[in-house]
Amino acid sequence: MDYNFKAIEKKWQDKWEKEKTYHAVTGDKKPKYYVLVEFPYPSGSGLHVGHTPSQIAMDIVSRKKRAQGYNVLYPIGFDSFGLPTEQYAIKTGAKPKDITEKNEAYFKKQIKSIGISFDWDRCISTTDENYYKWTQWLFLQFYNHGLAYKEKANINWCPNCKIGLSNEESEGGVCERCGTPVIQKAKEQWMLKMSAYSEKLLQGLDKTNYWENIKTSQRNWIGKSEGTILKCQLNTGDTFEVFTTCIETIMGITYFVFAPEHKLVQKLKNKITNWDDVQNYIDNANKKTEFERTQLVKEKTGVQLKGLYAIHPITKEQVPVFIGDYVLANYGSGAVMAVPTHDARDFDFAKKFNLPMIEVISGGNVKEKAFEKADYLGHDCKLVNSSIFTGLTVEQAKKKITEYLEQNNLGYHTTTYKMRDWVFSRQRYWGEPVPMIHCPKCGWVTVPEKDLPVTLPDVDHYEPTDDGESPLSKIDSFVNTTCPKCGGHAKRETDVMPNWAGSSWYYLRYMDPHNDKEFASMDAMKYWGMVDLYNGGGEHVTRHLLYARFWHKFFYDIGLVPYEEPFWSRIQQGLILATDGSKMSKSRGNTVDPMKYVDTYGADVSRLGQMFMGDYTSTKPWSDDCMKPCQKLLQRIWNYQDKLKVGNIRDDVKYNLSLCIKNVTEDIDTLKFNTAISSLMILANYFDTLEFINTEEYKVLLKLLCPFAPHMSLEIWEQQKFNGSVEQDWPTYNPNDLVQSTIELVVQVNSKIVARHMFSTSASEQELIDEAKTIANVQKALENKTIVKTIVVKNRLINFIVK
RNA sequence: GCCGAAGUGGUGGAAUGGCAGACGCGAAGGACUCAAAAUCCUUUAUGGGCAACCAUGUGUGGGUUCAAGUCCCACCUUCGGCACCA
Repeated sequence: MDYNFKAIEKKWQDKWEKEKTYHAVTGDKKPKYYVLVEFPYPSGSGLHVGHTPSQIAMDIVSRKKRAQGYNVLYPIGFDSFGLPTEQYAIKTGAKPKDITEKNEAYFKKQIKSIGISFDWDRCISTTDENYYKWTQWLFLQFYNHGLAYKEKANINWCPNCKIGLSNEESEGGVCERCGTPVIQKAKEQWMLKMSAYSEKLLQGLDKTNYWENIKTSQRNWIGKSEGTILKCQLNTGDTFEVFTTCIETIMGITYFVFAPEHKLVQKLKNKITNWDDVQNYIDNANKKTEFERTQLVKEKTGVQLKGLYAIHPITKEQVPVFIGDYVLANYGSGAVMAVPTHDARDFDFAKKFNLPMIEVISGGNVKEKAFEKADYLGHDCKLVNSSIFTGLTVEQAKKKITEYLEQNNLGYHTTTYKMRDWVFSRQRYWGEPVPMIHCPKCGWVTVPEKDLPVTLPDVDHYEPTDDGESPLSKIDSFVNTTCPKCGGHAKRETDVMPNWAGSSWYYLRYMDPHNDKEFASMDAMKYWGMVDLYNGGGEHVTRHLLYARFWHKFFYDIGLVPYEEPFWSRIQQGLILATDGSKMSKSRGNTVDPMKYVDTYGADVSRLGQMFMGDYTSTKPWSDDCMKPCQKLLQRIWNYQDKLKVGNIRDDVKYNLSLCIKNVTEDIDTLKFNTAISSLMILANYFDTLEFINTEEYKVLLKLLCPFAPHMSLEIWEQQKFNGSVEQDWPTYNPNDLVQSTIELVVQVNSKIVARHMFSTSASEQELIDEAKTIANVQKALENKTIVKTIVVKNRLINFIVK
């Protein structure tokens, strides 16, 4: 009888929905396990290959953990605010809210048709007023603790989307969403003071179990560096600071370079004799994006600030000062000391402007190229031409010079971080309104808690305005309000929050999704604790992960959450490529719709097929060829019903069965779903050789199969009227059953295989050696030779080294 | 340029330093069939040989080791990430 997946899968899915089979009860006595998969953005085109493999993989983990007796929380929701919906709304005239509802319903239907065991009772949506009420409330906590502030900043501006972008969103100098080159624009923005958490975000990584490469990417983004602040003076008496990680090169300074935006440049306008040239250079630099300034322009540019010179802090000599756009205003102090002999960028600049060079660290050929810290650190290089510091090693000099500077109040040791504050404003419609009111008398006032949420007004037009203000700014009924403090006339903030806001705390809401008093109760958070397993895409490894950790750490500091880090482990699914191995994209027309396979083969086959394509965590091409063999496997397992006999596990079946239990259990734990399926195939191949299968043997196979193909496993279990549940009591094995009495070992002479032979597994090393020497081929190879060494590797080989 | 990951048959991919290619796909041959599909059986890394067998083989070149796909060094290629970070 063929397996009718259409009817059977529907039957079980309906049952799960009606009975809330996979609802996780908070407070249950069983040990908890929290599996989190990144919630999708509900686009109009439905689930894609970026969603389904991870949901299936984590479903397998969840189902297995439940069978092992855990109280598993495996929730899903929707990260629904976002530009595509808004743009679709503008194009079609439909309301973003309606579009979102429709898309979410479509996603839910698709996810349910794959048989993912989500707890649908906990389904959330970031656009739900009951959700973003708390997103807004959490923002107010940042504000109340001085971590949200408004500042006029040169922000990345997309002239097409008419939206400010965070540094992270304008990767490569183009708008992440539309690809338009990003320009600079000054704008008042809400900022979150993420830089205040640099060190905590760095330290906290030690309290997690993330993959090491994920930790590395977090560390790189935070970008801690130890160095020295050097206090310097200009001939005008003005002081400035520079940051350096190479204070040992201080005696090699031949000029200083300021960022074009450096405050002193404007302040000393009147003292600069070539101001026209300088102004011209600044204007050009402002036109360039950070991208162009820092990468496209390989050749160094700059202008000397004539009329100004700096005084070397130690030698007190006069040193020229430049502005150059290779110096960034927002890193370090916006000015650098230039040592052309020991920094490649300074070297290029000095060559171009014909500036002097002083070698201060020996060992390189500084006439040809800069001898940089990567070249000299750790090589015991000594200082030269460095006055009282000459002769010290670099390591000694770092210490001595810093001490000297500190004693003479010329500088101090410090730590800087690359990570900047987070631009938290967007001038759009489809986002959480920032819950702030500006009163002419009281200044910025928070919206009182009782008035939350500040809801988005129901309007007909969402177009961004040409002046860069939010669309909300044109809606008078939204803007005009009264000041909560003085009752006078006031105006609402019209910026909305970035897409990242809702996703920065959603894992907390899952723990207590219907709470209307708090964002989540302390009891629920204490019960569920850290997310045990967090699966997501590689593209979110730095940004989203840092944002969520930042929020969480702040919440911990103000006593809102009971533990320091949100996620215990973070794993990453491999990128799915098109069938030809190229990148999948709509523009190339090579996308694959995973739902097509659910229709053709059913959920169970499609689940197996997607997991069988290759290593879960590696990048790999989509392969249609994986569906057929998985369909075959299920059909075979289904057909075993025709050769069942009531009976226990036979002794001679135990080995193969135990091996499969071991492999499948371990492979699910280590995310090796492809080899877990191989193991099931191997067991099926073995079952094919048996004349009949005992019911207890079959039940083990069904239990192992169940996380991968739940519908069919449940159906067979029910049809056969087996006792208990296929979803409980995960099979275990006795390690003794994996020990065989004999095993084939390889016998080598000088590491070349000369024989394969069955040996007793209980034999001692000497017995193995003695027996090996009796084998004809071995004797032949040993003839007239002297054995100098014998290597025995348990259960593997015997190797005779001869002369 | 820097950082990270990877490179294995015709193909997707397996291999705690210990028999390279598990499990599949594809292909070839066979069984069943009037025929086909489905299913089942056999073969399938490459070169040589009728064969037993021999030689070669995990991107390239070195090295460590009794033994290297795996460890070390250098390089090449591909894919990700970062962007003059002082």
